[in-house]
Amino acid sequence: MQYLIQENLPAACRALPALRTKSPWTEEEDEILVSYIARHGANKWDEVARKSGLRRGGKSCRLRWKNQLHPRLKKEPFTVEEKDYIVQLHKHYGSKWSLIASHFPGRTDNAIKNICNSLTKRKQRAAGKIVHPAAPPSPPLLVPPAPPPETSGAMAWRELPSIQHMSSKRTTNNDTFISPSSPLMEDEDVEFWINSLMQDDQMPSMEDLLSEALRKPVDSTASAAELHDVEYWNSLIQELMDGPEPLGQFADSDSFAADVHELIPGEVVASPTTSVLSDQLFPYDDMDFEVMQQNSITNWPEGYDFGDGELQQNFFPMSPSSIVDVDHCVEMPCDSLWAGLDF
DNA sequence: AACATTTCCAACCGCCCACAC
DNA sequence: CGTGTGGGCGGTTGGAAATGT
Repeated sequence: MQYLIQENLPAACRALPALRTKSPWTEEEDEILVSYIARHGANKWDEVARKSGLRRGGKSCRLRWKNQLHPRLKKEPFTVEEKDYIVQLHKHYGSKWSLIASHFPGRTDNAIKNICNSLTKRKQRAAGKIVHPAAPPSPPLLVPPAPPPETSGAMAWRELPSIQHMSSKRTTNNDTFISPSSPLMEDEDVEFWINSLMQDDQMPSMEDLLSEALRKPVDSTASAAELHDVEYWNSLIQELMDGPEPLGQFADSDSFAADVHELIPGEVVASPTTSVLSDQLFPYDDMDFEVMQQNSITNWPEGYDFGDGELQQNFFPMSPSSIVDVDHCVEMPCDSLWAGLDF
């Protein structure tokens, strides 16, 4: 067999466009590679390339094994649930393909990237090729988006380190955190941000979910002000927690239930709206708290505690009156925290 | 049926980092 | 500390397959 092997060509030849042809792997090459790895293991890829007799570079061998030949690879087409979860994770992590792929055992970063790119392009075409200008990145999430039901990634994502910093939106001039209700964020940004969080799903309202869970209408006498009051929702959630039936039974949103189970001990379910709230309520992660601790900031926002060397998040009460600029170690008032949230 | 265009994804590139020496 | 090597990562590309005309 004769192949045009880029890796074996002099750099000057590789630079010639006419010679830069890709050569697909043949079955025979695959057999040689699999056989070699079975005998010698999958490491030292340059050695694999040299000693196996393959006229391929080490990198090429590694990629072929990792992306196509590894026995643990899932070859089935991506399910709708997987695709949805990929989109969620991409919104959360950005182009961290290997990180996203780690949520999908048996899937490769390359496959995830291809799927995501094609979904993105399809979405752009469907939207008439209109791309959101300067779309705000995801806010700092307390937890990654919950995996879809029946997805093996359900176990994987909990083991990942927190990288909320990567998605935290900070201004370029003063490095403060921006909440969606912050005056530093434009109204349309707030709307887009909330819509992004809500995604494209027909999510039931918190009111509906709670009502269903309680098997009774949410207090019809509640005023509009009360319906926007954290204490009101706290009392309802507390009622759920104290109720006669485990709330998980009522979940019609498994993914969100998983989110909430991370936040609240016990069998609790709430609506996606609470997810928006929780992002507002817990705009910090462990690393932020490390910085705050190192700088001797002890006046934690209400609802937070730092005990036993770990960030403790108290879900009740959940009404911080301030946010902290961890970069400058100053506490900032946050009167408008709830403004702009339409729930 | 034939050709053109679009979509998809395997394969590759170039950069980067960790580590050994 | 500088250098070389191995390997991982995200971005890009080539070409086969699918779809449209």
